[in-house]
Amino acid sequence: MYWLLKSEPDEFSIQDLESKKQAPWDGVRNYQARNFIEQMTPGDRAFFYHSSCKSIGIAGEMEIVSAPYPDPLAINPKSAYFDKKSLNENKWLAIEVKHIQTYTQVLPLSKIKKIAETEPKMATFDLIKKGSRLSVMPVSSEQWQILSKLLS
DNA sequence: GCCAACGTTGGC
DNA sequence: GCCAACGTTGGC
Repeated sequence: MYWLLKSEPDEFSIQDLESKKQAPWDGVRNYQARNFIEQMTPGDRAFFYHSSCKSIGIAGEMEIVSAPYPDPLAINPKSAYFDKKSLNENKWLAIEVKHIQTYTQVLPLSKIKKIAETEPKMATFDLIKKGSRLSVMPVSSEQWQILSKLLS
């Protein structure tokens, strides 16, 4: 399957992932996003999306390299992502991701929205739906292909 | 920094 | 179970 994962580059960027090669994708604290993580399997591909920054858009590509596992940050009192309600039963999930590619240029959100105006297969993309704040979302294979073509 | 849209919480 | 209040996300 294909996915899109959002991160604020100030916190964690595609460049950070590139230098680390591999890293956990953790700290997701939204049920809908969690439920998507639950469906991930090793070998899945994902776009790395930069949000809340100067250059908003798809910045690179990565691969899911682990099965979902309980997010250790949720039960770590020192973590900013600590959730004391998870101490009894950790309900949050993380996965391990591997860097595949950093695009030479970020594919801007504005361009993705433009494409959606003429490409009906893009209309269902959660990313461009008004008010969508989902940080983990599926990408259909058609959508993946359309977007990949615009990247290098 | 603003604010619209959404999710969560908690009183009733 | 409703819904107001609050907190958060994220584009602009």
